[in-house]
Amino acid sequence: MKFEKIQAPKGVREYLPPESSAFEWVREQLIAPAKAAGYTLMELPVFEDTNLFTRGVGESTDVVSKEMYTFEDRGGRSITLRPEGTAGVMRAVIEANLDRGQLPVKVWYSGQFFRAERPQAGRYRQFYQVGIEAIGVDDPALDAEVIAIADQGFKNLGLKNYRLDITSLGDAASRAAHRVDLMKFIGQLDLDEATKERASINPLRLFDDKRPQMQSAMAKAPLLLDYLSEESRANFDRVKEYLTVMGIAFVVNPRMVRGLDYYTGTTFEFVHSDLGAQSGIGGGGRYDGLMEILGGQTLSGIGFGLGVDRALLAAVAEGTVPGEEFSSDLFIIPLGDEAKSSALRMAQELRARSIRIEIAFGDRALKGAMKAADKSGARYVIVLGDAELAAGEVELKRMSDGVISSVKIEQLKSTLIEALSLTTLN
RNA sequence: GUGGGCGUAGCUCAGCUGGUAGAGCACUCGGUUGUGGUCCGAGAUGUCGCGGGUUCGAGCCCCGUCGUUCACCCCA
Repeated sequence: MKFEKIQAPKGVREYLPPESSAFEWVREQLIAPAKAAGYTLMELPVFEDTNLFTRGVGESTDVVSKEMYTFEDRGGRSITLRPEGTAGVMRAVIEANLDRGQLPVKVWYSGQFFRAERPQAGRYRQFYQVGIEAIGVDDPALDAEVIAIADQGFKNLGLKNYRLDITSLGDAASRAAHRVDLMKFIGQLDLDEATKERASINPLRLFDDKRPQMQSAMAKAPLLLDYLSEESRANFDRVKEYLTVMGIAFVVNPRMVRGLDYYTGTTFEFVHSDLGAQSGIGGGGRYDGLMEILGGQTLSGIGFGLGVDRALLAAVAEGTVPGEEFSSDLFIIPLGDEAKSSALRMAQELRARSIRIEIAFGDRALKGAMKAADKSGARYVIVLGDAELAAGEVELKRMSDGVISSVKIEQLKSTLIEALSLTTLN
């Protein structure tokens, strides 16, 4: 009887050994600056009420209109696998009344997100992001700090070939004024139906079209940045000033468009140059109306999401991923059942002292077991057989140079602790 | 959703104008009665993605299908 193999669903990216350690490293580096800045963990569900996204992210967005994994649960409720992180954070903050305390609420999150798109380099149906949100304070200094935290994450990875684009979407009045002129401009263009449709939903989207004819058509389009109210402009100037003070390089990109509807004011995006078509490694911005739309207070917020998968691709492209570091301190090769029992007991005792132990399993030939010990990168090896158990003494082999020394079993722990701390000091 | 490339051993791939499958690495065992890395020897492993067609004969050609990959739309 031969069963068919089952494959992973289309478009998922898995991280298996040895690459998984690099993934873990990237995720830790990306989020470390947020932890250092006082952000605390929020662990959220990966599925939510569908309305959270249609209302929060916006029905006009591609994400909501054609990329959501939506299904009905057994109680007939419409459920959606989260396509982004901010809406879920807002929902939880409102639900738990976290916004009634000290502001800003500062949280970070990490996990997988889902979009039903056609996969390609750097774009997967399940992808990983780390992100932060700072809710309840509208201050350009906070905007600058949030951007700085994201930037520091990429710097932690050793990345150099990336650029930070920033712009401001201004306040509602600024956007309204600009929209009138932009619509007028777009009305003069000769557009295909699909593009006209997109323009009517959100004219700003046309700035993001990669097709060359569209790029040149939009070259003379009125820019939102030129329509900012005095207050918005002053606010944006402060953000730029603070970034400069922090030594963070940025480019003002008035044509930058974000894909989600809730953004207002300061928005930003990190773009890496070695990744092919999907080059955005992170982005975010301020969202003034989101909390209210989701039934909460009228509070502003700002946050970002960083793509862990893409950041890893970038780190690999730039060659900054550190080598595998794990190696056990002691590798025990037991010969026979009685020896296995002793090996397990020794391992138990030594691990309690944070000594890293691996055991050779499976009754393989000694040569093979030694080979496995070598591959594992173990610093020391002992062979445990009847002779050793009878004598109460083992031969401790130092793998770096092959030197063997006799050690009484009862002294193994202290001997190892001493030997390991000495090598660490070297 | 649209378009192009690619599916051969665990991995990376080779396979001439069609003649019934190979390399390197990895793996196992041995050279060393119980001590790794180098070296030497031996060995195991494939429905050539799947289905159909053309042919005396298909890994190679044709059609379909699935998977994968890159790009478009869009995005992390």
